[in-house]
Amino acid sequence: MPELPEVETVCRGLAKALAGAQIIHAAAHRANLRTPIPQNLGNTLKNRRIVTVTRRAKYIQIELDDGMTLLLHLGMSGRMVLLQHDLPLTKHDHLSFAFANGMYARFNDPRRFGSCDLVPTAELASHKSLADLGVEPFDDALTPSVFGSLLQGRKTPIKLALLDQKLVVGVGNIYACEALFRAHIHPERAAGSCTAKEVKGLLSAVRAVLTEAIDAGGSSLRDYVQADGELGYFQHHFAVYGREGETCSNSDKAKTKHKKIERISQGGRSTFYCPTCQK
DNA sequence: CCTTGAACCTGCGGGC
DNA sequence: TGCCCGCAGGTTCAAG
Repeated sequence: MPELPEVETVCRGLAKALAGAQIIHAAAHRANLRTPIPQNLGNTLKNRRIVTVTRRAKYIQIELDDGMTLLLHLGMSGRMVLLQHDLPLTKHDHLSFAFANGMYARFNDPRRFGSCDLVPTAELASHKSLADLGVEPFDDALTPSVFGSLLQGRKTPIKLALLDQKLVVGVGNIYACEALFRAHIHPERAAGSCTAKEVKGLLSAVRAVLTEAIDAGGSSLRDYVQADGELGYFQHHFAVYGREGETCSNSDKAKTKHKKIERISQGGRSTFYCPTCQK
């Protein structure tokens, strides 16, 4: 499920609730997620304090006070749940934590596409999962010119280029669709065919849709524990995603007849777009 | 090197 | 009601 905005919101919620907190109990309740869960997880985490909680791409990095970092990925269906009471484990709770400040946390992931690893903090950047990641979308180094050079010469569809975490990280299927809609770019266009003006507009659109989603999540984080304890999931309005057959929101002000939003498959994933707006 | 497709796994909703 | 199908917000690996 989660793309960059959801992961960012989870990180902020965890940081707010758990920065400085001491882990008094941690346990894994199965041997594997997408990758094996470290066998010594419970013993390694016991009595450690959380120093920082940060995000890299769609990964959550929980830095501990002994030079180790707990690296989590939520996959498609992963959630972090914060509790103020030690409730019984529920189905698909794979990791559980108890903290000295009275909080409890659960990593819940029905499909188990998520992952969990313990990494020396000094070696984080070279970890297998992080080493080949591209640039953060909000990194100042990612200028329109740099973005253009990443896309240049690629004949892969621009939608798939946006999903490629080796180029720019954090964008997933929803926000790729939304950004292309906003930039008026057809998802099947060859990545390298975008003009400098289109590249600039697309970068702005990517940043805008991510920012708005983060803000929507942040606004639900007034308290770090929501009613259901879930972090990072919030209602958000999508212009095209999941709206196959609906009338595009731009059709009101359009002079000519507007086609309906279409769904196609690219790289095995659904793409939603407006054939009238996106060229 | 690049691109494509399948694989990993569970749950849900729609059609019959 | 039950069954079967397709679909789901991610990543990785093999094959062309």
